[in-house]
Amino acid sequence: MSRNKYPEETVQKILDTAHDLFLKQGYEQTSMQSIVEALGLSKGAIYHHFKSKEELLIRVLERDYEQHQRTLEETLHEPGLTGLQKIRRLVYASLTSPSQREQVRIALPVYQNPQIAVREIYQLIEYSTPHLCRLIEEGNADGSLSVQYPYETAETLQLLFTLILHPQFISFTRGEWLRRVLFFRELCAKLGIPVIDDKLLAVFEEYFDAISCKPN
Amino acid sequence: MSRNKYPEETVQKILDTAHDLFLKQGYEQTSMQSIVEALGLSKGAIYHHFKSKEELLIRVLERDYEQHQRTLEETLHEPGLTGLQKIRRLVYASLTSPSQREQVRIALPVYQNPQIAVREIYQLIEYSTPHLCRLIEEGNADGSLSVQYPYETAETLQLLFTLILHPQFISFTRGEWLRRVLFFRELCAKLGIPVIDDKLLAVFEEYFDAISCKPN
DNA sequence: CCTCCTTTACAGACCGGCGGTATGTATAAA
DNA sequence: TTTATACATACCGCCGGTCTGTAAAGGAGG
Repeated sequence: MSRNKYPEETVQKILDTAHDLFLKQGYEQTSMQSIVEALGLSKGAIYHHFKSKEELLIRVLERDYEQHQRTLEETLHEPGLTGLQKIRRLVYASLTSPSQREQVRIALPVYQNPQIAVREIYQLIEYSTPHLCRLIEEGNADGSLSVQYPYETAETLQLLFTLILHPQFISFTRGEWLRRVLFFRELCAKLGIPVIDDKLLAVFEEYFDAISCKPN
Repeated sequence: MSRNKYPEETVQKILDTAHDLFLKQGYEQTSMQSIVEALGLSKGAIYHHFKSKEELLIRVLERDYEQHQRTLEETLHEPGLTGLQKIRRLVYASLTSPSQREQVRIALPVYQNPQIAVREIYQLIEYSTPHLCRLIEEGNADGSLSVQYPYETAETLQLLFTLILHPQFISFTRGEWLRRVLFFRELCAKLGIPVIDDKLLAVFEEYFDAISCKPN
């Protein structure tokens, strides 16, 4: 078979398959050959659309990120919210997003897939942190917040939040995780951003159970 | 040549060479063959002492860590210090250790060497955090500190401190870095551990200049 | 509508280099 | 003299990536 009329579908199929295998087996442990076989296509097909394995990884993560970003921005397009309220919505959306949950569930522990973990953290710092920073500044402007170092605060919270969001990174038991969430709540409050109210706290609990019910 | 009388020296030479190349070129980008050539020995020599490339990496990092740990513990074996004073000494020792500085200077940016970065973070959490946690509890006991979540606080500070210590990770300019240090100081204070006094702040500044004077 | 030609979307053989192994050998120790 | 150790070296399968081949899609001209 040759000369598909809709090559974009092929590209998406390649991205789907690669995404799946990268998260399940790890980036390094997934050979291009194995992607080809799971895909039912040939090596030439992939290398026609992607110039290297690394570009394939980057595109996979980019697509993920864009999707995630889109859902987050949707939750903010409601006028009349204060900066703090918007940040709360952001956290809530991150915790309840099904695709986010799915991804955390199937992803390998970080130390088994360092390439992907590090790239995700960089994407976080590069794209999400400025976004959160802007919300903090909004909050400072509308009076709902009073934060002295908006950017640095945003960066720190993003980082810690990401680590907490992924129980496979540092801790495993429910108790340890809850302690971390409580600590994180206090930390946020001390930094002048009391994001985690009681309602969000309940969502955190529910999140952990949803994530860890089907360990792989 | 065969049957060296002092094989331990060979092991150390292998570790030295691997350490050097891993940091300079990255783990993945360093082939066993290139280590062999830089070493002046043969592939058989390495695989006689190390069962895989990954074990070689682990041993390299372990040796680093043990050395680092030894120098840190030396600085604490002076009786009559409060918990807070011990923590200050720890930070000071980390900042002024020549081997630490050397390592940060020659190391590749994290995103170019994710395997090593992730393993270092894990070692941090596994070994250093409990250590710092104990010091915080000491401080709680002797009255120099009052921290509600000692372990989680230790973990957070370790993580942020490590990121700040490595300017190649997130920021580059001196100004950005100093802002982060100031923010970190406030964060520590708000968490109940005012580690960074004016003297330490000066050491931080000096550290940055020492690190970035010879970029590679 | 048919033909011709270019371009695109793959297929599949092939390549150098990688991590790792198997086997050989010289020497120190017993 | 024997055995165990500390290497050297030839070799292997697989990996990421390239090259070349090929068949179909799409446009241009009649």
